[in-house]
Amino acid sequence: MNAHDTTVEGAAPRAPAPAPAGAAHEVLAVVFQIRQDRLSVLLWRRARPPFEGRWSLPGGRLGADEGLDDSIRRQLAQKVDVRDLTHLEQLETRGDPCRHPQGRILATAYLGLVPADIDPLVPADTRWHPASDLPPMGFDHAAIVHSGRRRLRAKLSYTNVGFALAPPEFTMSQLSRYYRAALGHDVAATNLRRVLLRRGQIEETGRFVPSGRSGGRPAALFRFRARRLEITDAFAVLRPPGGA
Amino acid sequence: MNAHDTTVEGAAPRAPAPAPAGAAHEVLAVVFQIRQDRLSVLLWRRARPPFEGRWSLPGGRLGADEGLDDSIRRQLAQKVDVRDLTHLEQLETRGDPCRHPQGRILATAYLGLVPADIDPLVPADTRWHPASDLPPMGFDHAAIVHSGRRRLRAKLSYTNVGFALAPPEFTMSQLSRYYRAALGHDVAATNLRRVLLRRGQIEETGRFVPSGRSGGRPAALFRFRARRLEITDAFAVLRPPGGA
DNA sequence: ACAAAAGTGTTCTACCTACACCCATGA
DNA sequence: TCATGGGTGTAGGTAGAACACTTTTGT
Repeated sequence: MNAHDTTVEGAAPRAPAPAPAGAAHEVLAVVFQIRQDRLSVLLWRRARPPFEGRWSLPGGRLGADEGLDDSIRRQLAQKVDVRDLTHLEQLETRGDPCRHPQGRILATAYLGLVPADIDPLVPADTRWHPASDLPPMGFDHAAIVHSGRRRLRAKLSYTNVGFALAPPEFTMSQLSRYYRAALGHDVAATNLRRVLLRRGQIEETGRFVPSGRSGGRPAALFRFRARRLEITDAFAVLRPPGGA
Repeated sequence: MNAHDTTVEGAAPRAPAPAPAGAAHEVLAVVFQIRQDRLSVLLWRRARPPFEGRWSLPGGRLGADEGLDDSIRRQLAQKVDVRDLTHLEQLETRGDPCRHPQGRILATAYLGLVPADIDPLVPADTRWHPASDLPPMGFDHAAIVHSGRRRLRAKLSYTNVGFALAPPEFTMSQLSRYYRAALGHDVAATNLRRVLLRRGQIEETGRFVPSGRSGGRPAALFRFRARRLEITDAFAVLRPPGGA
């Protein structure tokens, strides 16, 4: 404890007594993946009250001697193969005393991303839901999903987070579909290619994908140059078409 | 608790036992103010171990039935007059089990801003320090100050946070000095004026400040149009001079 | 009149969007 | 050879940095 606490709290008669042993703490994750061209979140269906039958974010209690990052990684390893999480970052902590009907539980939420090419085995009571069409959710979890969505959208325009959504190699039209799903508006593959190349986010692999039965020129395969988050443009990009 | 927890943790023998009553939790604040053209943080000098004699962020234990925002506001009211906090937002939560030598204490940090025109009465063991020249600090607090600095810098370019640093009315040369202090590089008053006007962040009050003894044209007084955070440009601005 | 500080006008450049056009392939 | 999808070239727009120039004051 800070040595000042006693001084200060002694001088403030309205300071509430701290809970002697502290508050319960849980970690939650908004795990996104692009599935069938839609941004999807991994949710659990609650089998028991409170909020029985509603959906909630995966996560659980923080271990007694566990770091926050370690904890969410551990808990997700039971839902999603840990090697498949290409990105994980802290989102926000919620501490409203009323957020949980069974007493005071603080929650630290994370944003996790899974690349589009894999399909983690998840338990039966767990499902991917489109982020734009959430089922009825318990607690404040729907609001947390929205925070995650906003964060992802913002970071797509000034960082290389795309690497975490895309498979190791991809064509530009695939990538533009991922961006469309995450951003919620059309992204022209033509310009996306130039923007990401100029910023040094992606590079050509030299390989190509043969055209399908309907013909067409073979598509070049690209990859992201870095596999961890980098801020490539402290500034702007990718506004919705029509300047809206 | 989430109904899934028992299921999942039962299936994971390596899950650490949660602390029965939860972990201790504190709230901290990085409070910035521009003083004499330097970005400064409010710090406490620790009178007792651990980290005796080093400096730390103001804050303290979370009350048993207190929200996180409420808690930091309450605790700051004992350091800084609460009406003077023009902006407050959550920064990050740190939960490394080793961050506190006296046991596991989670900390949720906030970023708070005080406008340049006021001078809150702070206790004797509390001082403003230049953010670019921090004294020896305890715990992980120096790292938290850096997070706050990064956040402030970023938000200055795509939101109207300036309102929280500036007094209610200001001249453009004053404002450009605030921006310079916060961003760490020169900001031309001429262009700043146009950028902020175009974005609708500021407006003229119609009043003027008479020139000083050394002459010069009287300066127009401006104000921010909004007094709470708004994202005025999802994209870019204010890169350092020379394109660096 | 001259220095000082504020404000305006103008140019230059970077970056992005949109769109027309060209290229490589399958049937 | 034509439909299909990928890739290139280019024109137009927007925004901001830099800087010269004008305006308004004090001495």
